[in-house]
Amino acid sequence: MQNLSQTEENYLKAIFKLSEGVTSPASTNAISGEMNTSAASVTDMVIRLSKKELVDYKKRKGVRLTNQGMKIATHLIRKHRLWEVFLVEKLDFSWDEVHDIAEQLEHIKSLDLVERLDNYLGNPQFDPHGDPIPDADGNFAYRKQFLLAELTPGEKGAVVGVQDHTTTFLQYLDQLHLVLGVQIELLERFAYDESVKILLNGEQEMILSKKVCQNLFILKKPAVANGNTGRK
Amino acid sequence: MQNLSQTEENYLKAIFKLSEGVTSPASTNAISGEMNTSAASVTDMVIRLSKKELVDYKKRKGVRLTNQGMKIATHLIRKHRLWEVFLVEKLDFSWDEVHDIAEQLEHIKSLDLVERLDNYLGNPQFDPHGDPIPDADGNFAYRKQFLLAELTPGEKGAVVGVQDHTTTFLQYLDQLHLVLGVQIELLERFAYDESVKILLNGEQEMILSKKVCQNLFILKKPAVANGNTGRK
DNA sequence: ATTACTTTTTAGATTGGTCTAAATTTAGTA
DNA sequence: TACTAAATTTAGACCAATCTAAAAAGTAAT
Repeated sequence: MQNLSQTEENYLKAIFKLSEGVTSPASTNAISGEMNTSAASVTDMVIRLSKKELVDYKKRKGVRLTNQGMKIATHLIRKHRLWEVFLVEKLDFSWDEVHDIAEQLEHIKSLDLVERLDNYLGNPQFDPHGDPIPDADGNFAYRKQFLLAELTPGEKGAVVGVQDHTTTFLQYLDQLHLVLGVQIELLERFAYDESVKILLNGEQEMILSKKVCQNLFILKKPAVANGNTGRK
Repeated sequence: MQNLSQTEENYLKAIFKLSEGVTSPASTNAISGEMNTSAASVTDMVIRLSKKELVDYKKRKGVRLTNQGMKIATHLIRKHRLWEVFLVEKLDFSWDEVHDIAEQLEHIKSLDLVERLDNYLGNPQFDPHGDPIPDADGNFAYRKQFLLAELTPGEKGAVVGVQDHTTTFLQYLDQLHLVLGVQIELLERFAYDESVKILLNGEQEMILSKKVCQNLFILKKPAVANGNTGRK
């Protein structure tokens, strides 16, 4: 791994983010949006990164991370998410406060530090927002999760993550006691505004807006057939 | 506190270090030595810092930190030493490995983080090398400590710090099992080369060179008079 | 296929942090 | 005191990262 500036690292992260799930290369404009810089600055930087063989770039054709660039971006995400776990688990920050600090901590350079931190935290697979933490080889844990908006009435599951990471959303969830791990049963969906009624932890009924449903990840609990409780 | 670059912060730290214990201002040359930069760069930077009112500077008269500059430098040292405690106590780094990582961590900007970290670590007063950690108001704990070279035969005490922070010295001390906290009694000083014979933890005799004696800090245990063990 | 709009790149400038080489000031000593 | 050596500052240049404004290329639609 080369010695990159924080700026270079941030560009790699931005390109990674823009490439997630899509097959097309990241456009100059998209990157400039992600980085809050001008398109001209992006062109400059992208040329520099391609000289270092961290991205593939052809004029006016957009950018793709090379394997090496991918590796660095993934490692940054690993560090970011591990530090977030540290901040929440050990220093009692709430999940809406940790992003900016982790954004700084992810640039600390020491492989040894990352591995020790990982170990100290018990090798967590997911961060405080439910995002997967890549392991030292860059592999992300996978689980089949659904948006609450995708569940049908009667289905149950646990809140395991959020799509929207904004402070306002996270603080709102806190107020509703919708934290990671709570059990949810979808009771009813109202056609009028696509809001839902849910049962929280088997106790409390609650109405949630369409918008909330589109930003909450649920891990489904399989429906229990003929009285089988799942115990041996 | 203004938003300073890491470089600016490092200059403030260097000036602080050069000002410790002396009343004269820090010279351009001394700073360039401390920072591994040219004297010309120092002149540049010092002018910039004085525009920000972090140092007092008059051409060719050297530099002094202002109160504000002092406050920032002290806070950096607080962060550096707290992170060192974290690395040693929580992540099991050894005392010779933590300096470079703490050098990076000290630039993380979040007052909240520092106070939470301090708390999490149990508000330590000294770092893994025995250096005092300033509190949130910038006050350093003080203790009357002596170099092993200053003790006279018969005196006892505990190893509480080092003067020399180099990796080689710290690793050498580890090999000798001379870690912080061990009890030492000075048995004899040899005039020939100013080496000494000590008793380590009341068990093991050992010869230490003059150089080691000049770099080990000891907190004296008061001589016990007429059988008083110090218990109530 | 020509026009109009959007995206991207180029050109040229700026700021922070650095350098070397030359000029200047201060300090020490014959 | 005047000369020499050391310390410091100035001048001029460079690189990384950024900007704005203008030019060029690509895309869409009539």
